Amino acid sequence: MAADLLGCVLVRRAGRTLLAGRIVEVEAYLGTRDPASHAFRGRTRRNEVMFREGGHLYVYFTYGMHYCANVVTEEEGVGHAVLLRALEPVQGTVAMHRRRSAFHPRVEERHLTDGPARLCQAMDIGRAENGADLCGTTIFIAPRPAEDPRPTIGRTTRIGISSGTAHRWRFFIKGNSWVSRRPA
DNA sequence: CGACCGATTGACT
DNA sequence: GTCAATCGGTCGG
Repeated sequence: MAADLLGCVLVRRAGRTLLAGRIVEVEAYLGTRDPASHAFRGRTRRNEVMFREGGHLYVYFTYGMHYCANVVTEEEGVGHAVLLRALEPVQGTVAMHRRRSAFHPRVEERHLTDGPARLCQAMDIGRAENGADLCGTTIFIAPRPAEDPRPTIGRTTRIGISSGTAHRWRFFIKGNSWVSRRPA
């Protein structure tokens, strides 16, 4: 399930720099039975990756300027994915800050990776990463480090959607300061 | 083809 | 708290 990703570490190899962040906030989007999901109306060119076998990265472009990244989770043809909403920087924070600064002046440290589009900027995830194989070596997800405590998980409705608002499919690590914000 | 709008963000009152 | 930015996807005519 989506909450199982909490505490895992997203690793990104960009050239010589290694970027990594602990996943602290996610949302589940459940395909054709979820009106908030891009997959609700079936498979199209845009959402095609969502319907692939689990283990692929679905990256979409929105609001004319932002990218957001999802982990595809089910078997071929299903269309479920988990949106990565916030990371806690673990490795490569200087490079993350540099990438964020290239887009906006005066990036505060606390806003490095605390949002779905912000983390894509920081982790250098864009159109080229749509469909990436997470079993590869350039972007992948490592299990929760053994020395990390099992996270205490909070749960709310999802953020920024106008349908499917009743479902509490947003999950986050309670007390973690990198969680993006509270739902409306 | 035109209109509408979005799984967001940063700037500003 | 409010609001504009900015453009591809989707849908109606």
